[in-house]
Amino acid sequence: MSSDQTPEPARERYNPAVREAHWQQVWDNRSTFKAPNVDKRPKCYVLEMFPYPSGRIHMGHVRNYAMGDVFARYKRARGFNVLHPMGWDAFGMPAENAAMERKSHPAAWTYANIAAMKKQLKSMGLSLDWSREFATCDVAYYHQQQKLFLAMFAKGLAYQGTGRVNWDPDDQTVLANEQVIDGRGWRSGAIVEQREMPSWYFRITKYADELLDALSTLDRWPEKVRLMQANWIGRSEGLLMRYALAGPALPRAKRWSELEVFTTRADTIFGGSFCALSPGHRLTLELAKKNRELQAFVEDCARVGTAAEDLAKAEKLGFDTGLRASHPLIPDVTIPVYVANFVLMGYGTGAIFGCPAHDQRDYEFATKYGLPIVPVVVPHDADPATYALAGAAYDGPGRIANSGFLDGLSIEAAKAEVASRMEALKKGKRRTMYRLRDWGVSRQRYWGCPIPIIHCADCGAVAVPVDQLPVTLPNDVTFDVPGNPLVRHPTWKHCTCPKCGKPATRETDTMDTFVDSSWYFARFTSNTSNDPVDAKAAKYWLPVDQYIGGIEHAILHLLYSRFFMRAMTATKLLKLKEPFSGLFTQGMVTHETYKGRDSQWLLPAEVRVEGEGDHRRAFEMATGAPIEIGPIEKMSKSKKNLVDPDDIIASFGADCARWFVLSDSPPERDVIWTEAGVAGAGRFVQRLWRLVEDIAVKAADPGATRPASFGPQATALRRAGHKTLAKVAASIETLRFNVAVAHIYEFTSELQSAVPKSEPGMEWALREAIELLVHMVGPMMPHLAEDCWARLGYNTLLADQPWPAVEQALLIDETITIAVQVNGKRRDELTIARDAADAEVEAAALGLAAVVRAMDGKPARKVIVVPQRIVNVVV
RNA sequence: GCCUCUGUGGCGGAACCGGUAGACGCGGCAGACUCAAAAUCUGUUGUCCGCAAGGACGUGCCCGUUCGAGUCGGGCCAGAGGCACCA
Repeated sequence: MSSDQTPEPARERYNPAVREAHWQQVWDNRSTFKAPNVDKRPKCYVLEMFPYPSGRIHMGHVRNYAMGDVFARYKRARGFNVLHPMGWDAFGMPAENAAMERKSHPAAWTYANIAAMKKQLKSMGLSLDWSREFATCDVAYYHQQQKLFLAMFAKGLAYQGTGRVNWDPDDQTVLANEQVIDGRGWRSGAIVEQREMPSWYFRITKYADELLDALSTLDRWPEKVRLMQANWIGRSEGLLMRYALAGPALPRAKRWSELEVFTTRADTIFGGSFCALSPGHRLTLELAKKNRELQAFVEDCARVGTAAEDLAKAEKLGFDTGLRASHPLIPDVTIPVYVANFVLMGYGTGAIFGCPAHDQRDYEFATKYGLPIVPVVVPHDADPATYALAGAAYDGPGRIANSGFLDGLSIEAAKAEVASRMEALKKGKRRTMYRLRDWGVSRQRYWGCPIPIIHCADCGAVAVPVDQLPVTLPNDVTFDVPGNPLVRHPTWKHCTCPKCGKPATRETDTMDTFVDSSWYFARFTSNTSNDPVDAKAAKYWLPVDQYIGGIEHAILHLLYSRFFMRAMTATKLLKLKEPFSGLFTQGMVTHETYKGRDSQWLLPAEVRVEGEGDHRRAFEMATGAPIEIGPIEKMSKSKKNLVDPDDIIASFGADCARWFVLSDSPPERDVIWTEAGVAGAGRFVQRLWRLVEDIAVKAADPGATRPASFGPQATALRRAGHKTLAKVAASIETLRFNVAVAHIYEFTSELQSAVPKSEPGMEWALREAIELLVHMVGPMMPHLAEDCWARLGYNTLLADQPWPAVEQALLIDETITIAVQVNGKRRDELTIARDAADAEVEAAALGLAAVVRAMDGKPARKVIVVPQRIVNVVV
């Protein structure tokens, strides 16, 4: 600052509260972000996972939508026709819970929440095409979903089957797996039962191979998510084979004469010392009819909950059926047949052969019941004659031993040999098994999409004719008693069979809400179509180019959506395999926690923090009482470590909130919300605004003629500007927003220090620089950027301006500074012409005083010159 | 148990293909402005030795490859996440 400057008048601070509302109105009025379905520009579909309308947005939403918005605005500036829609994942249990607790109707509760959250989202200044908005509970949406269901039903992709479900006996309903916590219903706390009951399924297993194999084509997905999906699908190659059964207890019917088991370790059959049936196996149930003890054992097994930890710790228990099994390849040997609690009904055939030496579970079981443990795979470095197990099963590599004709073979060769022989004998066949199960979509709930099926005593499950769709939810329902209101509604379920006209009943199950979210992104392309999707619009917009959301959906939602696109392709509704060509999973927003008296959690807004570092102390504002500062955790209602986006937007502005959540951490990692960080972002808002005002006075007019030449400082500013522009663009393209922010900060400082400088071309360079800066900030702080744009003398919208072009020549410096090392240690640096010859660089490097000193009089043995990078002198 | 990821100043984090480690932000320290404060601006800030010039050390630990390693390879340690009686 020059000392002769007269004191500046107090400046007006930038007022986000007023300005942000203004620009939101302007964008709205001009339909700036409306995306046409027919357009010459290349398309870009940017989507964030749509929210559940809980009533209020949280900081996780702010972070998610801020990221998507930066990308969408940037792509728009880059000349793309950008589709950036928003909607509501609106069916689900919370609305019914609210109905039970406060006697409101789920629809009223949901739509009120949507209105409130929409207002909040609007205050964020997102570049959304609101004309495409819908909620999945809109009749118009679930009408189309019912058509989809029927198309899948007709193709055999939706079917009714029986299967085990999680049944909450208090709430009288099925729960999703994720709603069962430690074996108890998350709401009622009742111990969840496993029940066999009719349920609707989607045949996702039909696509198991395809869903697995296509993962390799998703090169813009995080590796982590692809791995999780691959594990979930869980393909394993093995052998189905049949043991002959014998024994006095064996039922007479021919179907019980053989036991089919599945194994991935056919090489170890000679080590098999028992067979085991699942408690749910049909043979077990058949045997239990005549065996009370077995009956009791089966019941005991069923009582052990589904909680994963319980299972892992549970003791291996078995019940000897008295039957004997013999393997067709092993003459004269029979092994006992047990029912064992660790054999799953849902995988393979529900029966196994146990090889204790090479499977830890079997090892524990055999130890408990005194069964033989014979090693048949010997590690390569061990002697087969003396090899013994070290107190646990061995599942590593080795050679086959103690196995007759398999001895000496490798594991792989032995597997192949056994498979071939079993196939030749017609006693076995190679088979690929999957962990993936068909998707059970029935929910005994009111607030969901009704399954459009009519049950007729004569005709069975009959599709509701398309002209009778939609099957709408009745409004006059009660929630005063547990259970499904659709079942007890006096009239709703009663109807006539569309086939025979006799009295029939409607299906009262509704669909899992994950069905709703499996195709909503396709509906956004044509949200008023009379078909689920308009084929042309879907073809133009899909797949989603960039999808952004939380890692918690890595499997369920993302796998279901991949299945749905294949199902919709099979039913000729569209033609697409993969819904999301680019996926990004962002981290959570965290905050430290505060615990007051009586271990009550306190909101950050109720707490005052003093001091720094280790001396930080927190006090409850209302009482002044000291409070314990707890660990940093994901913002959650239970820990009350929540910061309300409304409060932040009201006091700092949406731009500040967006800037902060983008700036502090890499987007895939968790970001810690700190008051200091937000204040820092707020300072930058004001600083940028002051800078624009300063430069607006001093810089050249908009559109001024470019000077013929620039002084060195003006050139340096121009170089910095264009380099930053290139780096910011590259960072946004790769969603590295924190890096983009850092480059912008750095350039802002350079620009700020250039303002007082006076030089040929500086006024023009200043205008160019500030405009570049405003463009770069635009996607992140769109309101402030519009104001800056206007302040710089434009009456257009920045949102309509193209992204500035990088002047390539400015990215290349004439002189560069490179490091000079002696024996790999940096000793000095060298500033030299960019195109200097290696010999010239070497000579200059060897002449540096620090280099001479470090060489200590010794001759250079070797000098490595990496052009424009580094010089390393080896002595 | 299996699979995956992550480890860099006081803190969040940068670092293209192996080439000046610590950009940028937060915090700290010093200064300017002010009667004072706020706001703002400037400088400084990895550790150790040194008045300084300068030097030594430094990206979880150990080993290796290389003229050169935060980056590549091998072996550990720690933390986070996913799956979990899946035969």
